[in-house]
Amino acid sequence: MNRLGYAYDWTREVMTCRPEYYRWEQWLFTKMFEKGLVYRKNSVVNWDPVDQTVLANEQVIDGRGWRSDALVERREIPQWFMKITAYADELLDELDRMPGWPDSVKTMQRNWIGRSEGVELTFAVAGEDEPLTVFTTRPDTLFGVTYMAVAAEHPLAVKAAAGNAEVAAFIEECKQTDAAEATLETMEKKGMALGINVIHPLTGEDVPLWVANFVLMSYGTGAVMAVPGHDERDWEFAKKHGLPIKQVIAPLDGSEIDIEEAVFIDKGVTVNSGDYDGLSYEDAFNGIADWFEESGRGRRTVNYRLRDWGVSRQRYWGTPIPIIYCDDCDAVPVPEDQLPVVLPEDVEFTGHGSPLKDMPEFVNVACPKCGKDARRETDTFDTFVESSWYFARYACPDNDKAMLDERAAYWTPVDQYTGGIEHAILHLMYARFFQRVMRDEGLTDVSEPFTNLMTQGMVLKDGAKMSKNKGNTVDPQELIVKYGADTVRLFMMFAAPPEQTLEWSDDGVQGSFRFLKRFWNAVQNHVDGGKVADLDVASLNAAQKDMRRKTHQSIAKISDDLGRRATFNTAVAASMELINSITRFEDDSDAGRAVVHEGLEAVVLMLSPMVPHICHALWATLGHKTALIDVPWPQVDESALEAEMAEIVVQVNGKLRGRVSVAADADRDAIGQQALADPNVQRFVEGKEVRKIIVVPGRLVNIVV
RNA sequence: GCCGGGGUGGCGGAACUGGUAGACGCGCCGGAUUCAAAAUCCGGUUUCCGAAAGGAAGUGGGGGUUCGAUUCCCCCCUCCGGCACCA
Repeated sequence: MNRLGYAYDWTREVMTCRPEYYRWEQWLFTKMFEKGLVYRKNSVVNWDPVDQTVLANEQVIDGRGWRSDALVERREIPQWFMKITAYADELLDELDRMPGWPDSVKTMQRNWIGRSEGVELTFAVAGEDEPLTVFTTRPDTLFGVTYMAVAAEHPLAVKAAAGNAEVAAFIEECKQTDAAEATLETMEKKGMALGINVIHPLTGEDVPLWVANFVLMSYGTGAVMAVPGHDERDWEFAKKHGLPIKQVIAPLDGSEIDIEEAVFIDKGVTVNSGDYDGLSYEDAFNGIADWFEESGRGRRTVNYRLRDWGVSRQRYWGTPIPIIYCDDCDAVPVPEDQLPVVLPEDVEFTGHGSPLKDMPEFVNVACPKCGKDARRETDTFDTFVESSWYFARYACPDNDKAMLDERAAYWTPVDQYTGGIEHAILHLMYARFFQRVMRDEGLTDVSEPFTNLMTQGMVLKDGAKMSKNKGNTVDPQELIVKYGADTVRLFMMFAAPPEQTLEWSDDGVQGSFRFLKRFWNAVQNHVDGGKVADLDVASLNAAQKDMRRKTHQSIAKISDDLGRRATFNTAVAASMELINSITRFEDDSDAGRAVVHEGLEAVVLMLSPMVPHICHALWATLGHKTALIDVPWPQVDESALEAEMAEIVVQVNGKLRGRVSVAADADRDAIGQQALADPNVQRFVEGKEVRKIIVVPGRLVNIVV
């Protein structure tokens, strides 16, 4: 990376696997514990029953373990969570004030947080003391509820299974799947009646309760009310299982619909809804919500799709979670003076679970509170924890007294953050969350970690993602030896805009090399011509003016491409065009050479961010004593952009039929008349009635006949 | 399934605010230079018709709005990223 000329400051290097680094996230975790920002609850993992280990979603292939080939089960185990949901509104609202982030990423994050306003409703369950609570954003469809469904892990389902072998078998079947959302959303929707009835709170009717594989314990309350007439998934499920479908919403335009033929999910006007008939969505929503609130059976509430961040991993490689379990004191955070909890490295791998569990010297520890024998947590942190704050630590990597110090106040937020689009949600959401946790701990005043975000594309080689896994990487060292660092840099900038995937091409690298040689020769040949006279703008001939216009148009375009658009590929293309124009411009006069000199200086300066080594040398070649890096960016001379004539395209009925050269200050009528006079245009206008002439000054004329 | 982003010559890509589709580069073809080759330079290169002038078609597919659509709207196909334990 040094040979490529990247100016990384290696004195700021951090290594997230070192205790000097991870002790601070252990410390922050204990602070979060004190504030109630972390908690432990049961949650689902992929369990490989043969290898006796927890698998990542990626390690589950078609529902089987990648090594054992065993059918994976969902299993619930206690895990630590960070309360990112406590910041849901802030994380959502701030997106509106982040102009430096791409809209696509902000949209993805908004959808991910998924704020929705709705109502929590309780339904009495026949024969049970505890009512069933569901969340809905469509209380206006309440009269259309024809069944309810709970998750396989829901207490009501578990209870029903105890007395019903079929239900028990179905619940077991539901667990035979991995925990990935994509799997749950695409698998066949299955369900079974539990033989339990729920009482509809408004009609008093019995509603059957089902258990269904698409209802998740971890979402909301683990129970849903089903309105098959007005919800796509409920409709399909009802059709499949012969459940009744009831229309309770009618289209606003008064048209008739057949709810048995097609689901109707739009908001409309209520029908078949008892006292709440004939109401708009808002009125029905409020009327029903009020009734529930007044009767104490429900409340308006805000629901988020965003779930708390599960940080426990049942793996050895990672930062130990700084918790000690004591029979008397429960979970106790490791006191600050006992941090860091260092991951032991003299371990034996058994192939079954984390080796930390088999290390009494690690596990057995005195309770920090009462001193009794206690046990250390053997789970480690999700590695996303490490990547959620490293950028701030760059400011003060050497501080062994604090997580961040006053240097972070100077350097953060990060001005420009670059990463792959695959990080659009998880990493970038966790980092935004962590930044706020650090802020609320008094470590920083900064809320948003990254002011400007660039999401770069992948590099492909032969159509496949370039990666060590696939063994299709390109060795930059080899290319640097063969062509020099500037050629490699130029190709990477030129091949595609940064946010797009880049197709590696050896021929393309060769082409960049050729261009740099032409660039070099153009400057050298010019300098070989001897001394250059001062540029006298007033005395230029037409061709010299044209050349000079090209220079200043290029300065305008390249400055904009680099500064505003960040399209480095088009900036390189424009530089190539300028060099091509200069090379073709053969004029050895004093004025001609002065114009060329100006153009070459501009392009040397403007290519320097991309090919710094060559440009540094060429700047000296052009006769400058000052180092290029200390020279200001070239400025556009607006007067150079003015042209006396403009080429205008002429269309007839929108089809290109000719071009005319018109005076730059010609009025619309004159331009139109000149367009009409063009011989080829005449061929298409002749004998037809001209209905309209559209003139776009400086661009085109369209004659409608 | 849901969310986000793509699909333009043989290839990478350009066209920024609805106004010349294919800039720039690669590749290929022809020429110059050379004993020859490499390198370099010059010219050509969307497809089809035509000697040319010029014409027709054309931006994943279908429809629409407009004088004019790669660009805006609707429907569809397809590829890529993400879907909370790959990071």
